[in-house]
Amino acid sequence: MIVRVRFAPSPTGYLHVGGLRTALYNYLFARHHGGKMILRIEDTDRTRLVEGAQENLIKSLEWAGINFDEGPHIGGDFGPYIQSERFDLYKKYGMELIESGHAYYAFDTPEEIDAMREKQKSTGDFKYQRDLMKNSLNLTTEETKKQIEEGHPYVIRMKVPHEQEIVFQDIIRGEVKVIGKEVDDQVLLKSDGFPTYHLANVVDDHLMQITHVIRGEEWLPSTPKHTLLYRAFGWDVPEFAHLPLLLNKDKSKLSKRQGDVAVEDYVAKGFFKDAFINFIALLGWNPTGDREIYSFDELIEFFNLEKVNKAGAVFDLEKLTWVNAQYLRTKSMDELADYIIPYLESQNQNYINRDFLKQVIDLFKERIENMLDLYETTNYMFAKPTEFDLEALKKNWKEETTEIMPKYLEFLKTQSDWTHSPLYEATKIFCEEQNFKIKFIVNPLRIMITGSSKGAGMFETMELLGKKECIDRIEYFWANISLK
RNA sequence: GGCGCAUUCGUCUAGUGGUUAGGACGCUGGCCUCUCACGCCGGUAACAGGGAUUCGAAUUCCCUAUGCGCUACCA
Repeated sequence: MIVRVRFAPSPTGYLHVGGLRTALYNYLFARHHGGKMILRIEDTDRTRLVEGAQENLIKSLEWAGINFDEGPHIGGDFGPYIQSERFDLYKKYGMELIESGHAYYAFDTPEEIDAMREKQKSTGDFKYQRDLMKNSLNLTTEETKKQIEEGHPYVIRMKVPHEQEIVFQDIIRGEVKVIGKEVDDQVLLKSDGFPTYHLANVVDDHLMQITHVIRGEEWLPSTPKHTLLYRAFGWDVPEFAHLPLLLNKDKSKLSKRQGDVAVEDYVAKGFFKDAFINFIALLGWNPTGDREIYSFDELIEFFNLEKVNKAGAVFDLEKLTWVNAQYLRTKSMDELADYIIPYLESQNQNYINRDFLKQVIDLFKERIENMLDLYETTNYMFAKPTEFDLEALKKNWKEETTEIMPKYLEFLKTQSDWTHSPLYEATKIFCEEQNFKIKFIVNPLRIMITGSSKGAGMFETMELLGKKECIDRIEYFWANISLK
């Protein structure tokens, strides 16, 4: 049997980080087993449609490298893959359930439902009271027929067997049991003719021959309903795997209030997709516990649902940042330049030219965690510094420095080889001759040239900047900046 | 309120009856060193609580607590 899994978002906006992980686990599972990955759009709630949401979703998924074998954007043998385009199907299956006695018509108005709930409040039981309401269970066949013919709005509800214990297996959680009377008579078909999630996902998962339903933990409580539905239709029940939730710092469900939740936000923040995927994959699952960095292929190779954790995982931005830094260090200068140049251009920032930028990146890739930080920490490579860290400078300013520094400047002017290694050697010799520690030359020099007390190797920096630029900067500093 | 699921360092996790409870992020001490980083070496810190089973429980069972989820003609 070929494994077929699906990612089934509703098009209400952007791709949520939690949604990405669900899609990822589905994808890893499918690829691991050589199965198929299907995208299905669940747009049965006509009141919550957002323009462009579907395109946005697909864009984010593609960015992440999650490719589909079937879906609305590429077709397939089990389409259509958008539920609103399968409209007629659901009604047919709803009717089938009525005929087999597993569902019934209900004619209650929203007000009547509210009133019923209000009355039930004291008992703590908010479920639909099938015996007290206006539905085809209580009405005669003629009355029911009349209601429909007269055009009264109605829904189709599932008739949950109260006495039955409903048991299903979850790959991650094991056996889950619920007693029938705890399960509500869920609406299956709404009065606008659209199905609810419960009917639609069961019908579609069956028709699309989905073998494993891998979805968020929030679906665990409604899985008994789905199990019942499969049985009512006489269909095989797929395997279930309910994934733990992604959490905020305070352990509540990951939400907008406490940070970014849209995948596109993290793209905009400069996180690499491979780093992001690596990080997300390890939130709730880990093949061994002694490694943090896995390539996409390795994730596929090692993935298994049995090792997925049961408890929710806090989304830790600091660790993501660290993972990103790990990836940054392994990427080539060309990759990094390709990544950052469009950004710099969009910001109208002068990076001199690609070659120069690449050399700057080479100098700084060990010093930054996110490429978007590059320009800020290296701006003195592209323009003369305007501010100087005088506090740091004073710390390394000896009495003799005032005398030695001009000598060193003259010495530098005589240097013909401006590559870093000879420059360094020459400086060492100069310092020996002056009987002066090299750090007391290099540190002040750094601040004069870059303005900052931090940075890459001084001589590498000088080489890149060029002799004239360095001399100019030192002279400018000497002439204009007062040490007090 | 009801039902369900969960609970190992602050965080991500390894662990499936016998371990000095391991790794990683963070924090931190040191080394390296022209600064800052990187890297390397070290430190910090956890089995929610209580019973039961067992010669022996982080690992099995029960209870409690806590957290989370669901409880819509949303998904």
